[in-house]
Amino acid sequence: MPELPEVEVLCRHLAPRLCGRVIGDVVIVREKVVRPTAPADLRRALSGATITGLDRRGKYLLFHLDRNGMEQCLIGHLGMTGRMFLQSASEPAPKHTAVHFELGRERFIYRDTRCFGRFTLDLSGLEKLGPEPLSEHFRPEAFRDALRKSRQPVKVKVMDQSLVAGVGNIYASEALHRAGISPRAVACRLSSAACYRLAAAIRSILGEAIEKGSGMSLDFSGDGAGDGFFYYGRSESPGEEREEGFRVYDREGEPCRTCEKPIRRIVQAARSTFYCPRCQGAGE
DNA sequence: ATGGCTGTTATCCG
DNA sequence: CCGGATAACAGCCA
Repeated sequence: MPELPEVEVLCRHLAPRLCGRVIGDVVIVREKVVRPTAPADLRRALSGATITGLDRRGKYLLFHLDRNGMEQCLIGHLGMTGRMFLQSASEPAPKHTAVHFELGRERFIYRDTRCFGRFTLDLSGLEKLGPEPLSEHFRPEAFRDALRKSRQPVKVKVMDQSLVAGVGNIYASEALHRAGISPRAVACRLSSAACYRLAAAIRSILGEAIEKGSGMSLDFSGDGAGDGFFYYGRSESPGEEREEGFRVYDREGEPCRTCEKPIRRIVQAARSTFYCPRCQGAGE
């Protein structure tokens, strides 16, 4: 569930369940997710610590800890297939659990089938992050100036975490569609107006996704393809209206919801991009 | 069933 | 510095 909205919804879900609780035994199953922190160090830092708060920054989850007055921060990143959730301590940890720890009669699970994620005391990942798109720190003028410096396709720049934090492959396509900008447009050649439209579209797309995700009952432990897209996930009330879903992402060949033209798929920086050839400009 | 795809990012090249 | 390619990995799908 990796992009900003998913992490935000997860953060809101976990915060009231974790805050104030004391961490018991810590088990690190997949050591590579703890890199570059030594697993023994992580265990030592967590065991007996109180979780005092939870935060999100970009796609990172921040766990604020207090151990005998010593404050520390643990960060988690879900990579592509990470999941974090609570279960009963009497159940065995599920397959692909990377790290788990006890919280009284519950157990916190971080599961990650591909182990692209991280669970670490190393905060260096945060330093490279650009502004939070939903905060005042995200300034359209600065965003435009950053785009002007690059000759890469704008889609690739929107996913650049140092430019704006938290936008991944799905919402990059969605935001460009909303802004009416071709994903192949060269970043430095966009007009100021286009950059501002894009900044606004990023904000609104992410904000709406959070809203949508917060309103659903979710299965945070869910597995399998498509489950990470929580707003699509199962767990909708039975029967009734189907969610509208994405405007372009994963809709190759299907009609654009605005103009009916078939959505196209291209590959940029080795990732799929989806766009409408009519709504998003004839070409570059 | 075999090969191509997948939500991320660090790193290595030219 | 910039930008492209690849690797890390397991599972799903056609």
